[in-house]
Amino acid sequence: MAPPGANSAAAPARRSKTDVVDAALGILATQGLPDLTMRRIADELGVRPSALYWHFPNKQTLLAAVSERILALSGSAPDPTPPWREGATAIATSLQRCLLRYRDGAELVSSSLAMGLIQPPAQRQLLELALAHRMPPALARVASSTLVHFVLGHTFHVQQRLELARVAASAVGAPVPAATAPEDDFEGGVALIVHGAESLARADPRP
Amino acid sequence: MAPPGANSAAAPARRSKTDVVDAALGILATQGLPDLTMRRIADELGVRPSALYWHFPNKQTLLAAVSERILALSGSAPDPTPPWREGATAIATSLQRCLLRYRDGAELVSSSLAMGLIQPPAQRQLLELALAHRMPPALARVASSTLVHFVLGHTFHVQQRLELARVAASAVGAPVPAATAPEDDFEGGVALIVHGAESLARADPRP
DNA sequence: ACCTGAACACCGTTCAAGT
DNA sequence: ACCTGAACACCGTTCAAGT
Repeated sequence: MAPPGANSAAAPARRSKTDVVDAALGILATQGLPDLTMRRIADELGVRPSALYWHFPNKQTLLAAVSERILALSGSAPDPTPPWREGATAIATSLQRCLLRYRDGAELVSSSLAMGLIQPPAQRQLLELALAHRMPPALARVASSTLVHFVLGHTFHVQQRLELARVAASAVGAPVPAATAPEDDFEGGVALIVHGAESLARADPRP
Repeated sequence: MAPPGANSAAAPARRSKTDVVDAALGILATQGLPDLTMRRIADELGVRPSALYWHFPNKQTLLAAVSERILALSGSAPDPTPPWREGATAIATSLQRCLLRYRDGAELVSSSLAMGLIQPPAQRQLLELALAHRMPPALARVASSTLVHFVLGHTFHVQQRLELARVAASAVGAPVPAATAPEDDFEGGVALIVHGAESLARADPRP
């Protein structure tokens, strides 16, 4: 009766990798990274923890899949090629927005990246942009990776303060600060790195 | 008979906070951060895990004490005030050397820092150096924190690759790569940030 | 193909009680 | 002041077995 892919009432529901990642993202958004355990993901899916190991070999690769979904909306460089300064800033900002969309997003992505389970986000776009502006390749590489690490590190820091504020607020019974204030030195740090690369490139132009 | 502070043969040995941190550093150096558990530290000291909670309220503060010891040798700015470029580079390099002295040093320090349990290392020295060179305060702040985060992030990355190489090597039975190669873009990244700050300061000099 | 059931080998932490 | 003993409430992971 039921067409393939639809669940009849009799057959038990079956989960796909996508469903598992969805459940994990839901827990991440509402509970945060410390509560993102295999057992809670299983609960959310109405399944036993061991079932998850049919979909993923271990927790690390599951979290890497979650990281990739968080980064999926990271904007690519627009066409036609924008100026270095504007383009690099836009890429950095877009990356930060992705990370801020989920609680502890930067920490999660950083650790997946550190374990070599995902590619450095936005780095390819930055590299291409830099090379399009005839930046020396070695400098382009350094500038891209420095910028990406700055965004990750800074956003991690911002989100960690947000978590601390959260526990402090909940201890007093106060409402949690919902939105992330633009805060502070994000723009300054990005500008520093972008400008530094530009200036060094001028001092040592490509033949 | 025994003078105060010495252990007679009859009285059981007693541990100080310092002893606990020493034991933790030993485990960190030989086993790495994932094996730095309360139970293993207790074993190392010949004590039950619960005993550690007399010295420290929880694991996080114990690890923060370990972080502070790792950073204790971080060099301060020499006298007389060196040029910005050389001074900032020296501070960054000295910080990196401290972090590299213990396995997973950068990760440990980063997480203590993220939880707000230690002060950002080397930041005060960098700030003072920048201000001594009449850099605008806002720029000096951004430059200092960007540089510190770069060193932490980069060293974290280097050490993580070292750990991955370690497991790969031990899986094959090969000897582990003992020393850390200077590797790669550390100098480049530091130069980029230091130069960027210098260049921006020239463009917007302090009155 | 997808999941259960049951177990294994761990964690951090608390707390009354000992000396 | 410093530590033991025993417990509590968790973890990630494995693996035979079910459907």
